[in-house]
Amino acid sequence: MGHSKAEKAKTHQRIVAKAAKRFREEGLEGIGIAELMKEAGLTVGGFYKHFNSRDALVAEAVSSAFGTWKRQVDAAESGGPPMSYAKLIDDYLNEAHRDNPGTGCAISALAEEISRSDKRTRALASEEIRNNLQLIAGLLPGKDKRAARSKAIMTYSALVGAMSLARAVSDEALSREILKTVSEFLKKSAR
Amino acid sequence: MGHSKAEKAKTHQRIVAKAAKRFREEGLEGIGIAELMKEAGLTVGGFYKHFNSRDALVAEAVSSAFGTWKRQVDAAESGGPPMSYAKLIDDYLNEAHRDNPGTGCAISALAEEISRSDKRTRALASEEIRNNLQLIAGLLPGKDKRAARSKAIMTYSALVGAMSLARAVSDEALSREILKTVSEFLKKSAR
DNA sequence: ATTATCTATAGATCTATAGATAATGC
DNA sequence: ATTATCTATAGATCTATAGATAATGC
Repeated sequence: MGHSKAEKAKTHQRIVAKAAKRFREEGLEGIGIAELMKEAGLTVGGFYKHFNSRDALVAEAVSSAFGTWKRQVDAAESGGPPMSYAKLIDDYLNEAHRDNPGTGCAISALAEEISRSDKRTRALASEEIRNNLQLIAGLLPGKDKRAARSKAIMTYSALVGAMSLARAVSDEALSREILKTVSEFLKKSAR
Repeated sequence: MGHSKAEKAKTHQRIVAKAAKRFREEGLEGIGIAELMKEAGLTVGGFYKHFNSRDALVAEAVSSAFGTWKRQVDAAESGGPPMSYAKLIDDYLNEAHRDNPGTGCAISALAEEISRSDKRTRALASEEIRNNLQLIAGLLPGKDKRAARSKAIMTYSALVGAMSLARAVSDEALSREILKTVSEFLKKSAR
């Protein structure tokens, strides 16, 4: 048993990180507290010393899953060339992302469940979507800010929708066709 | 108690129709058998004379929710002018559809849960998506079939993604901006 | 006689809490 | 003394089944 305050904070983050992954994989109600705690190397009884309720964990986990994109972009840029629109598209619309929702975009993994969540969680989603729209708009050339915002909204919608469709179908060829077509279409129309 | 075979068939359809609506509203696990049966004017005990399991109902209800679009298009065309690409976009990307998932597109309401469902349900989704892509492609002008298919995939992705984003955000202005921007963008680029 | 539906409930979860145990930290 | 975690369990679901009841249909 680890009991120090520092260890408790680490444990807390471990639970949140595991939940952020598993919720994206199984849905917000696809995994219970007992199993989550077990995966974090703990037992169910300790849960409520960390969170007031299951919903409190959901909110924290969703919040933690958000910002993934921005962090990835920042990390990539700090060690190399600046992010480009084409690279952003490629990083999103690929089979690895499709097959690993647990580490990917929380919006495409959870949008429908978020839309049924409480206002607090949806406010977090609004913030995330707003941030990502600005991130995309910043990668688009030209000085017309309104045009860039429109294109960013169109791009984000197409990315999220294409990923949803590609994950929903059981036909691998159709799934790949969706990813590839939308990817090429977006990159072509950005030129 | 109604007991005839004809009434049983009607009752069966009533349960499926109610489930198709409620699953789109609450998610595939958001409503239980007892409440569904109650809404259909029945009690929980009769359920298993209609379905082998809850999953069997889910598959039937999802299947029933599919094809909504095609039926609407057929109905609209039978009593008026042929459907146009612009009208299809308007019928999809509006606030009424956003606020009433229970009677709307089953893909945008359930894509994420479907992607976690069994192969049979995902095969149904593949068929639905394939059908809808053909429906959209058929509304696009020009003789280049490959270009029409690409544009149909892009359109369908943008529609589903825009609806997901518009439903996820709590900010009404942002939600409307997403619907309007994608709607205008698609219609403009189809000319 | 068969069967569509009903009431009642068994058995399996799942969230949340109670009380014990073993560390930290004053 | 405080508290982070543990084991155990209460209470609330939810799916599925058992057996009774009241219609249909031969």
